Amino acid sequence: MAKQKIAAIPSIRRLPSYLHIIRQSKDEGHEYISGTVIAQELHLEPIQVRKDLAITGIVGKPKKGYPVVALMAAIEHFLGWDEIQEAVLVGAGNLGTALSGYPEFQYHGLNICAAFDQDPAKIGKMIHGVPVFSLETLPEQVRNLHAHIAILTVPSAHAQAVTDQLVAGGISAIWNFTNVKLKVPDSVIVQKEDLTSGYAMLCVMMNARKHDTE
Amino acid sequence: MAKQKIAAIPSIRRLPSYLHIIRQSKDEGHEYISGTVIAQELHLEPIQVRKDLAITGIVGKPKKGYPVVALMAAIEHFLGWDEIQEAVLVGAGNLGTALSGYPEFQYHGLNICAAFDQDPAKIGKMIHGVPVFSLETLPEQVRNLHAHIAILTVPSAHAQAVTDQLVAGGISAIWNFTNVKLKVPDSVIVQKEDLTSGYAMLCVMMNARKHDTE
DNA sequence: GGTATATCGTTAAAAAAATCACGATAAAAG
DNA sequence: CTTTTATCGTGATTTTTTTAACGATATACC
Repeated sequence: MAKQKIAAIPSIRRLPSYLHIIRQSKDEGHEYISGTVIAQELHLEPIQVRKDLAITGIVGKPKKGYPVVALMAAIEHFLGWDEIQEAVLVGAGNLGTALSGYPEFQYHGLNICAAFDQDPAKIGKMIHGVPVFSLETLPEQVRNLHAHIAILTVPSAHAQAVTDQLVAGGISAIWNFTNVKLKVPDSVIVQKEDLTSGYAMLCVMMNARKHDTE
Repeated sequence: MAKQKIAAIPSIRRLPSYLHIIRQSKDEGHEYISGTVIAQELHLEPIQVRKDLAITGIVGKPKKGYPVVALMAAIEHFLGWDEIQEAVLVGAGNLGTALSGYPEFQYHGLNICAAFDQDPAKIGKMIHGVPVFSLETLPEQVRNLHAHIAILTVPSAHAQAVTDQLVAGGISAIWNFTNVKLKVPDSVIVQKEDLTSGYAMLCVMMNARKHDTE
């Protein structure tokens, strides 16, 4: 592999969208894909795509582009998506159910092996093939299942309490879909997903457009 | 209002999280909140918070901070969240249902006035108080309801077809939760929400941590 | 009333990210 | 075989974003 560059955060965030395009290209039978084509597809600059892909260590060929199979492997390896990660879903509401059934996760090495909920009506059932357990068993199950990732989709009011249980169970990382800033030890990684920030962008763009045309 | 600065994209994306903290502070009975306090709460730098808030035109007081009521109003006005926006939800699956029941949207001026789905079992029912209609009526209903925003949560395979219907109905903006890059006229704004990019960040952070401790 | 202090807000500097310029190169075309 | 061409990849440049430095000021305390 070529030398590993230090990775810029915005670059990392773009890699999954590249991967998606590249997979499509492969499925269409292409053997190579150029940065130019990826850029056109996503309305980005070719140079940005090339720079971003460089962090994975991939090397392209002049005039042809990148070999799709190797490129996919390079991105997946860089992201750690070439190894299975066991995850638990905490909160089997609508959002949790949606995530558990999200088909693309299988390409990302994410295996949701158990779900947890407060609702007795859900406990013992399956959602998208994932068994739902009582929240009371959370810490011991996290330990037994060797789950390193927790996907947190409980109501905000319970977020911190559930987090404490996850930490007690030895979780490594929490993908946080609540709007609560979780308090965790330094050893635990938290990635907060904030849908309202995207909505804010949408609103500002709409306002800008409105003022332009006025 | 003080002079409006040009807004940096990352700043806009942080505003909703500030708003959340500020609302909490108000509910606790505080009259003022300082940039320092907001920064501590979110693990940011105070100077960054002050710079971000400046784009809304708010002016703070030395030693006290910003008046919470005025600050909330300034952020909400900057984002256009002080006016009701009618929106339609297209795709009443688990994700769509989760979004339609998201309580925070009411603070953001977002009113989901109708949902659309293919499934005859859902049509005619209500989800979180929102009536579900057949997709066939989409363009005319968008027009009749004066909905400017569409929240797109259909399966990827149908995303472009549905988008064409929305455009035919005269939609202004699409909040796109599918992983499809939509083709729309220049006049239509698209905000793409990509959950996998946050997951990519989580994975890279986990890998970095692993290599550090090895 | 005078002094100490926390915070703001501006201007400047630094860091990060995006973009440009361009030489190198392998494939395709003539 | 030679020329043309599309693309890569590096180093330089520009733009954007973050952070620092610091004077100004209203409040709180003595």
